[in-house]
Amino acid sequence: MRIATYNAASVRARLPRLLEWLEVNEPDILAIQETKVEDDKFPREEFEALGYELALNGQKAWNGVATLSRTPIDSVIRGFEDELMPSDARLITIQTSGLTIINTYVPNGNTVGSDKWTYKLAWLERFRRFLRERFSPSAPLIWLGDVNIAPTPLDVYDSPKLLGSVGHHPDEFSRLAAILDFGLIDCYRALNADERAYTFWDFTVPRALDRGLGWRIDHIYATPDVAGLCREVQIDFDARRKEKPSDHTFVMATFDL
DNA sequence: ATGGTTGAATGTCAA
Repeated sequence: MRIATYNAASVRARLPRLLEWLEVNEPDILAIQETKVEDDKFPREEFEALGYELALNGQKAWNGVATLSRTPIDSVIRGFEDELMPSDARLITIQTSGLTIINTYVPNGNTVGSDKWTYKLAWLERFRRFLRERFSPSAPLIWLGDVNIAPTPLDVYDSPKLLGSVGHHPDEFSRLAAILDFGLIDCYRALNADERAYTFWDFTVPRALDRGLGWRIDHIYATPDVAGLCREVQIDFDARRKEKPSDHTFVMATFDL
C-alpha cells in the first residue's frame, strides 16, 4: 500500500502537477493540504476519473485539506468536531480498509510571539488531545501532512542559524513530541536515521532548491505496528522542479499492507 | 534590504 502527502498551495493551480503525479505513482491514498477552495468548487471529477474517492474539508481562499483514496472511504471526520478551536479547515480524518488516516495542515505560525504563533501551539495541543480521546495506538493509524515543524537538525538547512525561529523552535519540538507520545513513529526518519532530505523550499528564497535551502516539514507518522511494515519513504525532488510547482513536494510511504 | 514569490481575490493577506 502506498500512502502519500502533498501541500499543493492551491489544488486548482496545481491540478496538472497532481494529475500527472497520480498517474505515474498510483498511490492508494493521497493527503492534500492547502487546497484553498470550498468543497463545492473542488475539482472532483478529475480525481474520480483516476479511480479515487474524495473526502473534503475546504474553505474559501485559505487552508483546506482533502484526502483521496482508491479503497472505499468508510467514514469521515471533518476538523475537531467542536467549537473549542476556530473552524479553520486544517484537519480531516478518514477510515478506509481498516486504517485511520489523519490528514493535517498545521498552522504556519508566522513569527515567534505573534498571535498566529500562539494559535499554532494551541492547535498542536488540541490535536494531541484529539488523538488521545478518539484513537488507540494499538490500532492501525497514520498521521500525515504539512506539520510546519522541522524537528531535528537534519530537517532544516541551517539548524544553528534557524533554531528558535518559527518551524524550528523548542516550543514546537515539545508540542510535537507530546503528540508523538501517543505512539507514533516518523516513517522517514525511522528508515533514514542520518539522512538529510527536504520537502519544502521557500518561494521567496532565490534558487532555494539548487542551494539546498529546504526544510523537511511534510511528514508521515504511523502507529508502531504499521510503522514496522513501512519499507520505503520517497521524496520526489523532481516534482519540485517542474513548471508551476508548489513550494512543497510529494512524500510517499510504501507499506507491506 | 522587513526584501523575495505565489495564489486567491481584486485590496491585501497568508505562506
